[in-house]
Amino acid sequence: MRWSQALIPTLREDPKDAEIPSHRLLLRAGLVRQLAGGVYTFLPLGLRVLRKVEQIVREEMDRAGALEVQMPALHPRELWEQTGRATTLNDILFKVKDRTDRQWLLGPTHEEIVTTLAAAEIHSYRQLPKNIYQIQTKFRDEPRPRFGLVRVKEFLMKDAYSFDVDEAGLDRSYQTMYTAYQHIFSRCGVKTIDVEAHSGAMGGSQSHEFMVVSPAGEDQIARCDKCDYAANLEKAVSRLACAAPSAPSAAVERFPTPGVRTIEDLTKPPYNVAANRQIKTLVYILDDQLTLLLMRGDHQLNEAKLPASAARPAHPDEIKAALGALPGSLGAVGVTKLPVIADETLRGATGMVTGANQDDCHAQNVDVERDITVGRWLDLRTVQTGEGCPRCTGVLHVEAAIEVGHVFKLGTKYSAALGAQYLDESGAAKPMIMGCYGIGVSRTVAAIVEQAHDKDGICWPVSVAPYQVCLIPVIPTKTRGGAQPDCDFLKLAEQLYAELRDRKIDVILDDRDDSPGVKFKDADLIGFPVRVIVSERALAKGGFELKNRITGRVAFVPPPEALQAVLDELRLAERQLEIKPR
RNA sequence: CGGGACGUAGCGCAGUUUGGCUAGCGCGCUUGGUUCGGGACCAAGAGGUCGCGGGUUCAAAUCCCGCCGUCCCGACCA
Repeated sequence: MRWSQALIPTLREDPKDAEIPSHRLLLRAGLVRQLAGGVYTFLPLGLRVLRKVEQIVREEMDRAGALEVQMPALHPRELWEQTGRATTLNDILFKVKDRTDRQWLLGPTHEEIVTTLAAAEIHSYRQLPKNIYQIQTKFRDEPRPRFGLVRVKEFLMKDAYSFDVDEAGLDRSYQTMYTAYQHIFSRCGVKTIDVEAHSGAMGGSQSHEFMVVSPAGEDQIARCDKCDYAANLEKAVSRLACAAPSAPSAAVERFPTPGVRTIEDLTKPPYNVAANRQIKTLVYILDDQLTLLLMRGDHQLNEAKLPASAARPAHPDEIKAALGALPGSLGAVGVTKLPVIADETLRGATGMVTGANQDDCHAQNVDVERDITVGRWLDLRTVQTGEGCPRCTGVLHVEAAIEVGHVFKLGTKYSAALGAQYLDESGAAKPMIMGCYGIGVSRTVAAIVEQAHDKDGICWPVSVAPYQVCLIPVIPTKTRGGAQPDCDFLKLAEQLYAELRDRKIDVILDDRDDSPGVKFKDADLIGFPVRVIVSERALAKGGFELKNRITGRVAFVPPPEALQAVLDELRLAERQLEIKPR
């Protein structure tokens, strides 16, 4: 490509509305433009990156034996009613009507469609297993699109669905996808962490997410600094010592605490009760049942761990009616009519302080097992940085991350609802066992930039760079203004350009009539992995100037060796970013 | 959906508090000339329903009311 013929609208200044690096740089480097909140155009450069990621995904899916199809983006609403998701996903569904007022949806995901396909086309165990995938635009009416390409209303996604005869088959399909995902992200030059993920309200059996650590992430993950334990914070558990056994306290005793409403208040004089000596009493409605939840004062509840399909905090009036006090003075001592669930770390705790169910009053000398009727002991905590790894002696760290991939064991939820059955060897009809596997292709592009940039711009991995090589001739005065470039080194630049193209290297020749500074800045901003400067000055120093965008390494090579040197540099750049799958 | 900020030329901004504007500045763009290794310089020029609608006023970018859009925090996130 000749730059003068391209459409690469780089911006000199940071766009006002872009805060995170990927958003800012994708706009500035001229890869994308925003049309509306959460809706973007991919310009030629951005589309090249998107297509490269897409192609890597396609190759690895094909290699894993998955079969590519293209399903419609327009879905009949009735299909979604059959699985109940027209209601449960109502808020994110884009609804459209045709001329006869028939209702359609723009697909946010394709379980309903692919299962309908399987139900119609797969009838025998002999046809299984099958894995069907597509790379397609998804539509979700996100309540709050944000962070550039990270959370949008319309995005490119690879979604695959496996169909197996039994759980063992599902395990194999799941593992195959897991491995394929590691290859995909490795080839994209992006470092991902695979974490255990929350299975969700539908109770799927197993789920992993592929995460890119980034401050711009919307998820939080906990990671061990010693072993490979890593989990989404929704799912993460930690090893925390329970209270050391100690002698029983004296009898429970009330004491006045006027104005005290928080754990923090009680830690201050005159009370001086450390947060980990306090019991935090939360009141939740779990599946319509008012329930007390007990946590240590220095711990946070993780709602995803609650043993209920529907959970919400109780309203103050509900609490007052049940316990006779308002939040700030609640406790479970003597409560027997309501279910009490306590976090594991409270087991055996003695000499604790908690609310007395009387405003402005607390109770001390509370021995949890002696004084509180605990119905269930569960892990309810949100893991915090510094807590122990559940698997080894390491320490957990909590970090923000972007979810770029998700593998999920579905089971028979959709196959049962939509009649996707097969006949087994004995002629019995059974629902197919399904798994689903998603990769946010456009989100991956953003995640790569989040991970690969510096103060000057993007540092694309070779495998997904819009162009791998940027060739910059520094044009001497006498040839500017339309005159034919006829000096020797410009012919050499043209020759290298042709040779690289012959080798199928993606190369862009910056033939713009601009000053060198402009070209250098743009090349750094866009982040081509290898830059080659052809100029009189470089030739005087020994040849063409090769510069590696990531390492900054510069070399001067004689023109006859330039082609090989560029190829070597690319290979080197590729190896630097290579991430070996575990 | 709650809270906050913003909306003025293609981009980034000033002007709004205290109404007087025939709306400025930088970058970019056009033309001519000079320049050429890290976003050059000089000169001339084009480009704006001041987000939209209504109101107050002799007079509104500026004050008032309503709406829309965008971003940030939160809620939400198969």
